[in-house]
Amino acid sequence: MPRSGAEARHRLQRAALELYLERGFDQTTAAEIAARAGVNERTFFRHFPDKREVLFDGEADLRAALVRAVVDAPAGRGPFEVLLCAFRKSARNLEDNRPFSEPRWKVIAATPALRERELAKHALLVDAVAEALRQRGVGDGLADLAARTGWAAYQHATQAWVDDPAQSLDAHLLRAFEDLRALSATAFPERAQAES
Amino acid sequence: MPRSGAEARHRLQRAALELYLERGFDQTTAAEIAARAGVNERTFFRHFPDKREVLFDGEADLRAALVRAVVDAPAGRGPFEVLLCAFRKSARNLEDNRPFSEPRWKVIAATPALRERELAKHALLVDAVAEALRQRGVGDGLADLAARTGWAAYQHATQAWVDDPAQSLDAHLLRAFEDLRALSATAFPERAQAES
DNA sequence: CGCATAATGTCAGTGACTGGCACAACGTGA
DNA sequence: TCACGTTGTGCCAGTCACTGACATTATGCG
Repeated sequence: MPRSGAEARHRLQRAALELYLERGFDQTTAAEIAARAGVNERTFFRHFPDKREVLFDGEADLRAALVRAVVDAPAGRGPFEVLLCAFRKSARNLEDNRPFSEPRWKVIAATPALRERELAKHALLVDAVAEALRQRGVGDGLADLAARTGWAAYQHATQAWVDDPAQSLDAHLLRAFEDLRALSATAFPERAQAES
Repeated sequence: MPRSGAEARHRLQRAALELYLERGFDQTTAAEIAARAGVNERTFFRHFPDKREVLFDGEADLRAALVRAVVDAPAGRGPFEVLLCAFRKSARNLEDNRPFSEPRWKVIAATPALRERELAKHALLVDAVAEALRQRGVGDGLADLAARTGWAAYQHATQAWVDDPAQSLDAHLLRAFEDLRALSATAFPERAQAES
């Protein structure tokens, strides 16, 4: 019954997350996921290229949203201001959907193979953000540098938030960019010519 | 002939790199690698946990070297100055060993699965660098932030170097940290409170 | 030379993933 | 209403990464 296609896909995602939580990623077979979703194992691999990808379906949307946030950010601001703007917007969605996406984080954090895949997705994200910055007129080299370092600060903030949920993610984010500015203020590459 | 163990290991690494270059990573089976190395397929998986890991054997040494460079950096300098110092030292080794490690880069760049693994190794590296900074007395939060963003700048520099080998990696590195400082100088989180 | 030990060979098995082919459930137009 | 192309699916065989268990061989040592 090829009713909708999207239905089976969604059932597979739910089933996979459930099983990854119950038995762990490595102890879950694709056949088990398919069985719980009520479809054939082959159907699973028709919807997702592999066992990991089933947890990263929303990644493209997140990337698109972030790119849009960067492009739509108010004009006349520096790259970091633009990124902070976009990240804060993204962080708001993150905080709102926390109860929904927290089990997903748990599974990913507990599974090396899934963390690898997550890092790969983040690399795509950084590239997309850099491209968005270029679209705003930021120079080639600066766009890449800003995207990479800005994302690093964002990742630091989210990690700090997980470790200390007492403060809001937004607060952690602001502090991260403040701290980054303070750190950079003390770096003088010229003087470092006389290295150790 | 279990002669040395390390010999077979080295032959496996050479054979793997050769085959990955000739046929591509996905078109190379573990059995083929083992055959070219003159050992059994099972022996391959005794030396390396999987097909990807065979290319990342030196990663632990690189990490150790970087940590040592951070710990041994001259006292009385800010985190970014320390990192720049350590990265420049690491970059020198990178430039010297370029002809040897370039084929490895080619294979990794051409294979998504290998890039994923590389990103995972980099994450370990960042954690180790952050720990080294903490050992120098840098505060918990700042150490992580500095390690992440500093590494991001380093990665940007290496990429810029690959795209433009006319300038030295060292020059790219210095420019990256200069640019990062300039970028940060224009970021004022307080004003960003009034977001888009 | 006998013996413990470490490295390897051999074999069977699980599970991720793929290609090919047949079949069923739609939508569409005649 | 019926042929028909499209799409999603089931089924099957096959490759290959990786693993556990056990037998075998080389190596160093007394």
